Amino acid sequence: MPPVALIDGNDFYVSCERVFDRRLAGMPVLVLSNNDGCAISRSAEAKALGVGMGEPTFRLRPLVRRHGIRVLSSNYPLYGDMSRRVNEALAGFSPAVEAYSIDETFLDLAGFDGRDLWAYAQDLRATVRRWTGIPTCVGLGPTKTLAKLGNAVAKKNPAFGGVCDLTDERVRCAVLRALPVGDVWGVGPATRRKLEGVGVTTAGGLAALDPKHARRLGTVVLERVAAELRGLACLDLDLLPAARQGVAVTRSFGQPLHDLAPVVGAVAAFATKAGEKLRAQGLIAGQLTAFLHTDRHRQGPQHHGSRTARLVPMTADARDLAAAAGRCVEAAYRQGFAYAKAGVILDDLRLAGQAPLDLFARPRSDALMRAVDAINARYGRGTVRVASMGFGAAWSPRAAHRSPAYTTRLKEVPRVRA
DNA sequence: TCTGGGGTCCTAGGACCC
DNA sequence: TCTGGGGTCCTAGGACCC
Repeated sequence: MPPVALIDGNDFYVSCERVFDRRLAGMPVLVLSNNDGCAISRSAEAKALGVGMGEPTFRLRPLVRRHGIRVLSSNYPLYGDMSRRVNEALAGFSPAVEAYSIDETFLDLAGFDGRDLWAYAQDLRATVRRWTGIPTCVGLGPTKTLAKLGNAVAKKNPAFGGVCDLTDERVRCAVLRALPVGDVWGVGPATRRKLEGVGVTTAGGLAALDPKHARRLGTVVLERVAAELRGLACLDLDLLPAARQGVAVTRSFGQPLHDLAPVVGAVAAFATKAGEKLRAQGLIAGQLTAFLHTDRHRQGPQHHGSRTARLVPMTADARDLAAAAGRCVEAAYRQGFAYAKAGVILDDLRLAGQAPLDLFARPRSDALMRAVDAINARYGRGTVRVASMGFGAAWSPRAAHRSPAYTTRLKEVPRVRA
């Protein structure tokens, strides 16, 4: 099997922030989720203080105060742009690259078998660090699952020096024996419980499991995971990003909403945003789902409502999407609940030129939306908007600690004094 | 007495991922 | 006061067809 590498940015969001704010170096730092709800990226110093992944912000408050932890709202334009730069640096190391997530990239190292993989991986880490300022770890293995696992080991255990090579079978066996089965890529809490129920508690145990047994316990997915752990590649590198299947815009509200009107305003805004994503990729949608629900963490009556509508003809027009989302959410809404979150999901996507023809419906001209997108790109999102969005923002999320758009907005580019 | 069987398509829901 | 958001894949089961 030709080796595969997985490169992963350490504490990626925190590292992005540190590149542009030197005061964060060596400090405990947290990046919060949307709505400042919980911790989603933690520096090593913050982890050492006991900050858990996904821990709610309100519970962290005493710890933050006691230790002077720096807290930041998430800044996705910055992280997306840094991710692009990391992948630019990696492109020089292999012609076959899969950008798997915002902070992880797989590299195909076919034809590199004779080389010193460890030295190559260290060179790669140094280059990414020099070009972007982002620290990384590298996992190497004969399959994606093993590369992923090597990466996790390298990250958890500093003795590896940032690179863990599982192409060697003896090293692999030792590592798998020591690793809890729940740490394997593709084994979530539900599958972990099932595996533990039949006495499989380590990655090595899963690798040794009979394929039929694995399939019965999980699905074909678990069977593949077990095969990959044995070094048998079942997952190819996806060199071209797959066509998108759906677009979703969902948000928790900054405060609970009881009345219908602000909820309609919120989903109109979400539908508008979803339409922008669609148009940016030249797509149209054939189906829209809008949902709303109460806060499951709180006492009191709970309600989860959702409606789906066909979009005929298929569309990416903000007016059509906002109208359909409004109708769906009006039908799903019930009086007397404190709604905490809503969302709009678009499915059945096609390229705009490939819509099925409809004998009776005349598709909208897209000139208006092009003009709206151009105005909003120049003067800011929401300069031109669908009226049902309104101008209040009872639902707008919290983001109290947002850093500047250092790399994507001219006004916010950092200044360097000579 | 006995009441087919195989195939496709669609959807909802579960599980997992970052 | 206060617990994210955006995806993918798989399966079961129903509807429908001949």
